[in-house]
Amino acid sequence: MFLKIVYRRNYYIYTTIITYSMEENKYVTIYDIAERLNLATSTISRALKDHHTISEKTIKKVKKTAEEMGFVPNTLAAGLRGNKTKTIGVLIPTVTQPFLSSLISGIEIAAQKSGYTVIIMQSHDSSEEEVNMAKSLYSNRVSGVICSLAMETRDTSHFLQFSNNNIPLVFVDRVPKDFNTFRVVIDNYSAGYKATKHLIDQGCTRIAHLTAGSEFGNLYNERKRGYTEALRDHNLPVDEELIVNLKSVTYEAGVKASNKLFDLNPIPDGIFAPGDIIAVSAVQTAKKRGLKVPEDVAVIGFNNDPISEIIDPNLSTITHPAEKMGKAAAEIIIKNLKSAKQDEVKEITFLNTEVLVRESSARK
Amino acid sequence: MFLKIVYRRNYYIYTTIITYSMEENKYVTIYDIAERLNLATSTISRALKDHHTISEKTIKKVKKTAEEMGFVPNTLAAGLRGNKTKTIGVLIPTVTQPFLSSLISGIEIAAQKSGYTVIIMQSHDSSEEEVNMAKSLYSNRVSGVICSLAMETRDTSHFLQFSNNNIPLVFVDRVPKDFNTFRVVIDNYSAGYKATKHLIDQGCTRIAHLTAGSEFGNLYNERKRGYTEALRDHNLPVDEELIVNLKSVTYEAGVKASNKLFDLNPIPDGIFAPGDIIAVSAVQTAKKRGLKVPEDVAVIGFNNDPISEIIDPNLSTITHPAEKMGKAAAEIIIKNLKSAKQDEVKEITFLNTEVLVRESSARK
DNA sequence: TTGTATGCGTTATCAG
DNA sequence: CTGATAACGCATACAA
Repeated sequence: MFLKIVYRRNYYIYTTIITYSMEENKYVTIYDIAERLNLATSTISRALKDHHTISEKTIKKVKKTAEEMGFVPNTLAAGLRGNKTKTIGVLIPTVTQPFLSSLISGIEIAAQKSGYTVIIMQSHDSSEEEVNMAKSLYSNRVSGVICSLAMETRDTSHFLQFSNNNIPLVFVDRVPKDFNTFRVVIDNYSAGYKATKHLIDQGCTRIAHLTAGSEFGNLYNERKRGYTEALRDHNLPVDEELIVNLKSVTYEAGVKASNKLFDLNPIPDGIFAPGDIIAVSAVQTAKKRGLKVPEDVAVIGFNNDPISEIIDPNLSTITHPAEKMGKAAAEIIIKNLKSAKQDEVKEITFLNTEVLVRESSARK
Repeated sequence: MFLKIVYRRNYYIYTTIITYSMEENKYVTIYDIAERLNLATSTISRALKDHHTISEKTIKKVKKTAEEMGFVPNTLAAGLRGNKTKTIGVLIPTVTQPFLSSLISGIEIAAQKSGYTVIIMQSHDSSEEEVNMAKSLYSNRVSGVICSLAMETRDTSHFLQFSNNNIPLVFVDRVPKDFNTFRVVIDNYSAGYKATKHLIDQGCTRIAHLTAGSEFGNLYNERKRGYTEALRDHNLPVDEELIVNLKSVTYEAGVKASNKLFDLNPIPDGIFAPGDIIAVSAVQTAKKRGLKVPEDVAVIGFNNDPISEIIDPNLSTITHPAEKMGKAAAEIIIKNLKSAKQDEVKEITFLNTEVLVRESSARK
């Protein structure tokens, strides 16, 4: 047993060397390693990061000891000190929607590759919660934020705290109308156009459209615009009674709207739904009423959710590159974190969609 | 313009009062508030927390100014200082599985009620990732951890860092065999028994069982044990050729296993699948082979996933109180964080399951 | 009721 | 190549 001197903060303590014990109910710090190796904390810190000014030998020794002692860096301290956390905050309506879980998956893949941690928060489509979680992300000093807006959100001023502080902010899919920041979206207009055109190509002439959302979110409006343009381009009338607005994007709302359509005379011979759950509700309502899909009514959905392959008949749909969008969003953040100043012109990334033809719309 | 003295750390700075500007590209701290109000930082800190030693008037003034200046507490600093972060780490295989997204939902509800933040990490059923993310959670100094093990995980020593440091750890659903900590589970044995008995009650006498998982995870084994016990109790033989082991819980694996069963002569007249995706694959495989469900073969799944209501015929299943389990898990953590020392006897919380009879098994 | 001083664990800067 | 020291923002023991 011998004595050694350990420097810690601005005073010295004399202490005896003890064997490190696994029982120790305490976090191991770089002080502990420094003490053990008779080195300065700064040396430890640098060695652990493979700093070039530290000798190979020391690096090896420090790493070995750190491992032995069960050292795990305190990201709070590092974050506080360096004012950066290598954390990406993700603020989305819910994780239960297949599109959004795929989005997360993509974000995580890109984040992990660059050593970033992802923290996910759900707004449950409530503006109030969204405001709180945005504050919480800010409070946690995330390096960047990826967000898909809550359905009810109109005022987006709670995102100013990020842009005002140079924290990269990327909106995905449900993006605000007028916020000068990055956005990753699909071309909803052309997707709506493609879906409608596909039904027209199948011989449908009386095509209904279920739509949703407030005037604020332009996502559904864009799909609707694609729908009406496609009709016009093919000399089909735009019949207001064939356009039904849903209050929410749920199965129940879809059933209600479908019944409304099937009560018409004549019924529509094609339905373009802006989501697979809605499309599924339309298919099942049709079947329940003795209508044949696609013979009596062809149906196409949106998103390519897992259920689209389960339902009988299999659902035609529009593929949405969710995972790619997630990757793209994360990469924008990481890239902009590296370059000191952010791009003045905020880029908009458009990703491709495709018509995926399955049984529910294959009439020929 | 007049001068004031601001105390900061152990030196004093003379500064002029300037109007707070929204353009300021900087985080607002309690120092800034202190400076503005000519108060000590400690007073600000306490006022923001409604400390009883601070006067009503000061509290009001401080809060108002904080609001005006756009102050958001730095959780990193608070966490570092207080050695607690009010954060619950959730480590699960994936967020895309309906059971797990419901679990998250429950965790979030309970966490939010007590002012906790939830951080979610996905192991993607890989042990290696699980080890890394566990370290990352530890590194982030989470207050507690909720985990559902990756399918491949056998060695659970990476969770010792939590239990050794008095960080409450709750395993949910996929729990390890021999780790002395909290666990929230359903009674898989009795659920398996109930499911099998239900098929027997429908008149099935040749009941097959699809099972999965390694010997390590006892979840599927327990369901299987319930299955065999139910058969025995009703004087039905346990036929090894009717028990098929899946490599993974995927649709494809389910199709393969189902085909194996339908190649038998005679085919089974009932199938108990340990998950709805597997059950769906069995139903669809049966239909594809011209078999009628439930007349030729009755099927019951597990979990009550959304697809169980989409497929035709609707799937009978076992309800799994996922959200409740999440809430329970989060509450255990919060409770144990409050009481200084953790319960010596780690509690096991069992939650109820029920047979949900739908078309796929209703023969009478 | 408010103020002073210091540490939490890390890293960057400067000095050997 | 290594060491000493300050600072990040907050909370708390102690002082007044």
